[in-house]
Amino acid sequence: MDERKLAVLRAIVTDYVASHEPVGSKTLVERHHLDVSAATIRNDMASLEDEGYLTHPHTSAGRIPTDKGYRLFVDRLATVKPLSLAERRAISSFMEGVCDLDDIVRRTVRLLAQVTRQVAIVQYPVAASPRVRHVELVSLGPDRVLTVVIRSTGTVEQRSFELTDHTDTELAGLRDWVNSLAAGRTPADALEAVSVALGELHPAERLRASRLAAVLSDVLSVDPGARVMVGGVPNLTRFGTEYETTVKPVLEALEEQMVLLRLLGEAVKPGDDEVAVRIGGENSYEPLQSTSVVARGYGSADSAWAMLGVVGPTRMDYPSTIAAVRAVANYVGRFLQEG
Amino acid sequence: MDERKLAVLRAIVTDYVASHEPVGSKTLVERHHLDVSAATIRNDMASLEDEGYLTHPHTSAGRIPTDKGYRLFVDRLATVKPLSLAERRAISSFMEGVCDLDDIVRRTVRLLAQVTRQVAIVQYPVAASPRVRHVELVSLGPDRVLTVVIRSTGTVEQRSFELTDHTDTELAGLRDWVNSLAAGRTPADALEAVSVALGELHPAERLRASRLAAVLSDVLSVDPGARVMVGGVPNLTRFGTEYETTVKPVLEALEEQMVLLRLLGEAVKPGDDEVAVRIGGENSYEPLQSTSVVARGYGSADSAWAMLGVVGPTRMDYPSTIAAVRAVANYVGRFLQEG
DNA sequence: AACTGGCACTCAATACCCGAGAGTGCCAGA
DNA sequence: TCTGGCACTCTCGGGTATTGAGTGCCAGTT
Repeated sequence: MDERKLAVLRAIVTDYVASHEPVGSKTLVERHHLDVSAATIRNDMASLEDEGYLTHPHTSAGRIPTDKGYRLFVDRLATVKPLSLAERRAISSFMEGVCDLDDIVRRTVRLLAQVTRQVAIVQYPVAASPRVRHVELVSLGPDRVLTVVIRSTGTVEQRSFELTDHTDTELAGLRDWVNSLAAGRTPADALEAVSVALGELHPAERLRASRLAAVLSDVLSVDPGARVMVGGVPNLTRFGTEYETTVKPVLEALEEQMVLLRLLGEAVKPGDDEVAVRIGGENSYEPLQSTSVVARGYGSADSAWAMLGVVGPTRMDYPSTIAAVRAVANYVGRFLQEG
Repeated sequence: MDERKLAVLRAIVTDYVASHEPVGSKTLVERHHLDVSAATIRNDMASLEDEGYLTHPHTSAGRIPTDKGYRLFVDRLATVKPLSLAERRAISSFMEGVCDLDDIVRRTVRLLAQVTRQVAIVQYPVAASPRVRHVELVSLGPDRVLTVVIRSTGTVEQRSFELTDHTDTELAGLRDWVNSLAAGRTPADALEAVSVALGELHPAERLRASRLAAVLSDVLSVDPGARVMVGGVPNLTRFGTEYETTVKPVLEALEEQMVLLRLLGEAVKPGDDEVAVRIGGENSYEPLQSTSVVARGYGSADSAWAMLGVVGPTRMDYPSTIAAVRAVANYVGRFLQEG
């Protein structure tokens, strides 16, 4: 591909992203000091359009990039835009005084939304090989017991169940029994061990213990990473002019955790440390055909790993967004590893 | 106040809510079978406008209700609109297979958003007199300890802190020590007891125990009820025409938990079992001057109590919304009490 | 005193036209 | 291969006319 044609494409993308208006040959030669005439640029534009990188909304309007054009831009033309000092400072001071996991995710999503000025999505970190650390049983009344399961990753899950007329000593016995079986094991192993041990119990005890086993299997089968937090929704108001194509579909997608997880998941591959970009129609989720997703994994393979990213109109500032997503993912990842 | 004038106001409110267009005298007499002429209605309208219940956007446009008009409508004119069978069914089957508190709140917010077709807000239930039930300490590594605080209400809070070179026996000792002081007490009492006991400890132990005490005070000072869940945001897309006055401010408010809590809190008084309605300017939060909040408390004074509600444009269907909020609050309240 | 029909008036919304301007495609010539 | 020139297209903005829903007021009727 011609060197100058690439330069033209780059110029069109940057101009269009900045102005939201179709860009014509004349203004292009003026703004960027391309040392050729407008007519030459017109030829290049026509050729770029033939190849599918550009369109124009109507005859005698400037050109706008297609999804394919953005793709080429992102893959080969985008130069890294370093973050501003203020942004770097915001990122590195964002975790001061953080307390629990919820708080970490909340701050991350806020930070990401702030520096990208887009809608941010952060998946809760999920352990690479989560293990059961401890199971605690607490009496909530004469007939009700609260089960608290603590994972090696620090995530805590709770559920209550009925256990008529239990005593404190029975509860303590149950707790020791279940911990000796489950603690230190992976969820699958723990459930296996419990179900085996259940068979060896005295029938009188078995019935009551099986209640606990059922709850445990219930709790451990939900994937704690299958949750996301969303932030920066008000940033959508910047795109009021693209109500139907951007604001509405994004709001709808945000309501469905599953959609978001799939959206991130099909963009970023586990273990890959690069920022993934999905442009317009590359997203499988129908309503988001005119929005882009910029996402990355964060954390490390050995402790906890998850995804984060932003979603916005295809016409977004990819270099800045990519830089911001990378920086935030890096920072949070490092923060998680240090504890 | 004249009987007919009230009827006119009622007719205008219902028509305007349905059509979103200023309603004129002629169409009004046609649609509602008021047995007087349009001129008479015009007189009534002019008088209602003098008294501040109506405005018109410009001369020679129909009338629209003012905040004061809506207020009168809600207080004296609205007839209860019974829920449809489908709605009743949706409400009573919504909790099937529910597991934990998070799930209850999530389902409630979803349900509320669905039946009102507005943005729904549900506060996490908070105990009337919460007590500390149990404190659990779990080693996360040689230098790190996870504190899990379980409240009598079943809410669980976690936080980790550093405790260099601890042993399992030390942890067990600390756990017994803190539980003997805190368990069964209110947060304030528990913290008081711990700080007193701290002074009586051997100086060598005191330093390490004080780390735990600090974490405990940190955890217990956050109010677990100070959290809300939001849903039905896509319903905002119905109000695309009121972008600046409705969509944008609501999106911004939703981002701030504190704003939402204050919004609900100043509408509904604890213990009151009626649906509270805040119309337009009655809300203290500036940007929401042209939206209304319909809220109610749910739960019971003796177990757990919190607020839920919806926010939408002042031009909303108050009778339906009020009925829906009441029904959902009733149902969830009953559900919580039964366990 | 309350209601009605009639009439003049207002004003947003719609449609329409026209000119300006930005942009294109193409072609002949450097 | 690039350039200048030229005819053509189409949007956008402004101005004007028209429409029509709706009001306010008044004189007349019940």
